[in-house]
Amino acid sequence: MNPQQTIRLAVIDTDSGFVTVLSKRAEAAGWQLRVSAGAVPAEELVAMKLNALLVDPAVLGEDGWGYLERLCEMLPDLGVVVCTGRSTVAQRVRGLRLGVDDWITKPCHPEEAMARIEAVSRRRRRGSHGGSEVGPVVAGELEIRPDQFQAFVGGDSLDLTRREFELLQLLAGAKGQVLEREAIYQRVWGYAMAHGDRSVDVFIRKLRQKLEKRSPGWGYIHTHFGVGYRFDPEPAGIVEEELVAAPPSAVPPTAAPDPEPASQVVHTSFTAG
Amino acid sequence: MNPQQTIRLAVIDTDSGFVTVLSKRAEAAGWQLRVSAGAVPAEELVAMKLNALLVDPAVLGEDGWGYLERLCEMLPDLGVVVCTGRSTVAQRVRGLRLGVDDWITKPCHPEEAMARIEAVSRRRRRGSHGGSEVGPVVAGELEIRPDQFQAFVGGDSLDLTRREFELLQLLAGAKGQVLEREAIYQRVWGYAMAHGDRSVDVFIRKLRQKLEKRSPGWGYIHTHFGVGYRFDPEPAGIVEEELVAAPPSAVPPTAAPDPEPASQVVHTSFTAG
DNA sequence: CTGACCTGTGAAAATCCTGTGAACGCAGGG
DNA sequence: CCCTGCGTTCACAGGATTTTCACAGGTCAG
Repeated sequence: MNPQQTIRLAVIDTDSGFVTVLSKRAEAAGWQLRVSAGAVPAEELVAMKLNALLVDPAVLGEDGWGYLERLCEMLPDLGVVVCTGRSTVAQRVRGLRLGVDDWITKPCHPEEAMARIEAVSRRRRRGSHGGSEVGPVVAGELEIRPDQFQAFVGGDSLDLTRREFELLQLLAGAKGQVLEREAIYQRVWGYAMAHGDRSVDVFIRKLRQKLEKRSPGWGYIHTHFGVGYRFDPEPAGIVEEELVAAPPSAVPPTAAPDPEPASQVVHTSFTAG
Repeated sequence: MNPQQTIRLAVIDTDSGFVTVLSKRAEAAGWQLRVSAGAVPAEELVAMKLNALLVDPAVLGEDGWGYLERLCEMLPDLGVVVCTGRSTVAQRVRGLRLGVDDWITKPCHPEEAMARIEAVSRRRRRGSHGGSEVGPVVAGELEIRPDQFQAFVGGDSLDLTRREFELLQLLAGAKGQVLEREAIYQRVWGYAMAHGDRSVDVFIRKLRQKLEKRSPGWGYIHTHFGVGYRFDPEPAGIVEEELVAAPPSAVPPTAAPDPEPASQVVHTSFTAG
């Protein structure tokens, strides 16, 4: 039932025989891949928007461990599979604890390598941005159109830039939930937020400005001090009565994701497990 | 501040030697685990709220594949690791494509098995973005919502700050248990408490104030002189029965951390122990 | 009953966090 | 090559939150 979304894989290895065979199969399977013979700067990998990385640490040189560690920390959503020759239990354990997701030993059947890469990539597409069949979402006076990468109020565009739109979409898709900055950054920018980065705040401000401009009298984005932000459209005027009384539906067990009437957010279910 | 959430693992295997060694190490690492010698009904696994499952398909009998497939489909958030004797590439590929996350071959070093289990659990957590799948917790009149970083009483927010919320969450999560200051500080602040630090006391006071304000007539946080604090919702009215009868016994026994799963108010009987 | 310890309080002092305005660097278009 | 739009980084100001203190009131062992 999972139409196995196309996988974007990077391979860092010099074993031409293995790489050739694997490439052939991967391409036949519709994967997009890029092969490199040596360590690739993390930023470059970020830009590639990969699902997975297959790497032989033997070609990483001296600071292979450090490289892997930085990579895993920076791209928590990247599936990392190590595929190398002989290795000790200690090395494998170290790698796995560093953040590597799977460790296979050569020689290995390319089909198995692919299956393992699929396995580590599979995880990621459960809860998050399936991109998927999102129809227009309405929130307050706002209409978010994923197909146009734009939001409107009464037909007027907010003139959001790409990042602004992605941020808004993310927030709106989690309506009512408080999202932490790190989580927001991770999902919108695609990699881990550096300590002290204020980008999220700045974009929130831009969003608020544009929202206020087209839809004055409404509050959309709420700040949760020390935590992050929450999207919840509220017509202004309310003094401070039940500001926080509405969002939480009093339903105890399985929180109803949509207390709001006119909303058909298609957000994936994140109800209690 | 997510160092390493404790892992809840189920093992389905009959290889007593392997299981024994693994159990010992896992317990030493603070994992919670349950061992079974045969297939366990999926519903039961669901109820265990596992992070991961280690299984040898050899003990599953005829419909092993079907069992695994149903399991993976039913619990997409569960990390599944197969650990078995000889296997063909085709079998491994089939398993991995079915939904298994990792496949190791016996004999294997228990440390590596653990590292791989950690790896799949880690990925698991990431996949369900933001984690916090934890449903709201109810205690007394109180409703604690991890997804909002906030607690409510009848829909009204307590306006807890982040620290206050974390403290409350910790206490409520250990309902009935007396927690020492050092332990509380360590877990909420993330590092060791300096000698003479009164922060915990101060935050307990703030919590009590906010709790009293929204839920008067209830006692939630109890002081244990010379020890620490204990969370236990109690409707007022009780005079002074056995309020402080527990101190000597309550600390060490970790016997039944959660006697009541979905209980609301359970006029506790903590002294019995 | 008394002294040594603990815990509850209130408030000041120290920190941390977020909102903002503006400068910078980059890349694409004219 | 210059201009313009966009994303990133800084520094600062105003608040909110945490820590720290000094005291008062309670508790426990002798």
